[in-house]
Amino acid sequence: MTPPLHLSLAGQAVDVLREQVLTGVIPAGSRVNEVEVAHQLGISRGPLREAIRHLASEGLLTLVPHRGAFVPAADEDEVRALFELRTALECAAAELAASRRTDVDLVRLHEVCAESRRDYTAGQPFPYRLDLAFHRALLEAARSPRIAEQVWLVQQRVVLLRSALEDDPPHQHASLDDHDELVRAVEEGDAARASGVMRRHLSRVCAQMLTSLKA
Amino acid sequence: MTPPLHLSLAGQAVDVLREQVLTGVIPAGSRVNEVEVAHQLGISRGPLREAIRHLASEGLLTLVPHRGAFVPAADEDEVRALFELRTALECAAAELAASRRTDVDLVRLHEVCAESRRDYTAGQPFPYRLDLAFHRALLEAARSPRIAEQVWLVQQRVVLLRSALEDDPPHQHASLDDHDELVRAVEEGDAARASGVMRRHLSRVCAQMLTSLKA
DNA sequence: GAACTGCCAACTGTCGACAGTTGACTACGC
DNA sequence: GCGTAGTCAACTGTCGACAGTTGGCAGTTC
Repeated sequence: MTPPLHLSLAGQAVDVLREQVLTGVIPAGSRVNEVEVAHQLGISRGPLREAIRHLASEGLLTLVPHRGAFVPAADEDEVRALFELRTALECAAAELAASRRTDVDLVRLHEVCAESRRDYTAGQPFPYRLDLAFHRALLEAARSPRIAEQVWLVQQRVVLLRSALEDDPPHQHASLDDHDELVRAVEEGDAARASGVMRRHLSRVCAQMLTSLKA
Repeated sequence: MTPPLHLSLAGQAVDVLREQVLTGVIPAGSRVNEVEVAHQLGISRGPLREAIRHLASEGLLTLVPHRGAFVPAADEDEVRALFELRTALECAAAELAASRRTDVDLVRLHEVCAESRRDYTAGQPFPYRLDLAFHRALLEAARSPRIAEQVWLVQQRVVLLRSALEDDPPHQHASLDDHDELVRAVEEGDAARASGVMRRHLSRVCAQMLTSLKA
């Protein structure tokens, strides 16, 4: 659609900054100095400002007038509010997926589940990458571009919050089971059950993040 | 919270441009010329560009590299996708409102419903303003800031699409009934019914917009 | 007459510099 | 010693100008 969006300096700056924010290179709570970062990226303040505003609109930065852009710190209420939004979106996506999924979608979903379980039984730590891939595959099956867009933004914010946490993976087994059950519900076209499982799944993940947050 | 956000030229430009886009002063499909509009607002291109990018992030403008910003035209698929998102968000809000509403919220909801019905029975055309006020009051009762944020953005986009349509108000009676029933469900704390009524309500509004679109 | 090529004007993308504001540091008064 | 007013450096907000790209127009060729 818009293939060469990365040609503009602002677009490149968005990518670099997003990566730095999400991976914690720019730690939570710290400020983004325009002149410093601009010089560091070898660009002017103009494109950098655009990039900063763009990331702010995605919720990855918070703007304070005359003070600059900050990486939002993880906050208990924020986690709860964010997961309420995520639940609303992904439950709807699960319902839609149950009624719209094609055979290709099912193959993809089974693949991701199998790969996750393979890694898990092999003792590997069920990379977060595969969890994202699963939710992405489900979104694809839902075929609702606007919902997908928003889910992607919310997931990014969750990644940001998660980056501030030391990742403890005790709930991985339960998540794998949730994913499997979700795929079954979608396969059978049971929208209500798909939504219910998703809600339970996200509720568990949210609770786990909240306990991690307190530590 | 952030009272003097209107002091920055970019912030002012956002307000003015938003108004012009939503009211159709800048018609759908037309382009926004940076130098022209900047001169027209008496500001430089810098703040105006920020304003344009901001509105684009809200979905009120679409950016095309090296071509500029355009007011998105109403499209059938877009309406459907947007209402899928809106349904997901507002059904969740209705559920939350049913379990979190306070007496003050109920008073406010009843007020808005009464005012709407008063205007309607008086032969007045049930201003869109009151419809927005109702959905806003419901959102307030839901107490989920992130969901409220997104609903507000989606409603804005709906207003934009609606501005391109000649407003035919044949579904107003049904909408009033929907609102009343929604308030009853919220009052009784019946989350499932609140969600169901909201879904039916939005489905009807969406269908009405689609038929208006074809004309 | 149609298609192709080269040129041109208009506009967006980018840059460096100036002005206004913020928060902190210092010095003074009590 | 503590609170307060004044000062200052750093940073954001804003501006005008330059460079690169796009789409259209005129001229040319077949």
